[in-house]
Amino acid sequence: MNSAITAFLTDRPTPTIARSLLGHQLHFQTPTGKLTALITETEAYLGAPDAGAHAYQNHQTPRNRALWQPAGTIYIYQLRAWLLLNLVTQSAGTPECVLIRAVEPVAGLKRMQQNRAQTGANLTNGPGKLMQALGLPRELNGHPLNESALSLDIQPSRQPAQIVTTSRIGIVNKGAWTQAALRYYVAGNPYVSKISRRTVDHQHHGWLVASER
DNA sequence: TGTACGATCCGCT
DNA sequence: GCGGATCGTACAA
Repeated sequence: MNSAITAFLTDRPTPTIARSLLGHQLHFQTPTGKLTALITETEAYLGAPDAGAHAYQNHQTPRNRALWQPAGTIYIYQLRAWLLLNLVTQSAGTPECVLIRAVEPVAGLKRMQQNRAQTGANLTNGPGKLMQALGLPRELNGHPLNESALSLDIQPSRQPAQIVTTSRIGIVNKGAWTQAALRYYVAGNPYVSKISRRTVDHQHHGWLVASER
């Protein structure tokens, strides 16, 4: 992993990192081609104090071991029948991470449709969906970003016109941590989980366009 | 738009 | 056993 990625994933608080990941591209290199997608929705998980996090109270298990590794380590775990993708942030020993909750397809759309047997926003508008669309194997767990088949662009490809901040999805009965505003998504982007169709910006998908800069 | 249910692995009781 | 950072299908309203 190069030092620029390490700096990007350590030099600010994890909520800020989660927010700033919107508009960055993920690439998955496969033997038969590259799949590329823009990050549209993220959630921050803040380690030991965070009652909604797997690393709450520094509780370490075989499953969540990757969280204690350095920034840029890939943390993949299974929930029910699905895999979920997280990027570890902060230095080794600080078990914080960002959950990638949704992405917008950029390249390899046909492959994603084959992987998912779905079309449209349903392709990647959820954490389990995007993993299936990209076809990321669970074996990436514990491996470093950008030294494996999965890489993250250090520079953003698009800039959100507006970012919405809400509480995290699926964190129930965790007191203040249930309410904590740690979920971020691109307003108007169709590839975001649990949004109503009426709020979708069909023209620009919520990204800034050149004429607006 | 909503509720119900099953898929199916890991960690806890 | 049971529930979880989820999702697709079935069915109701």
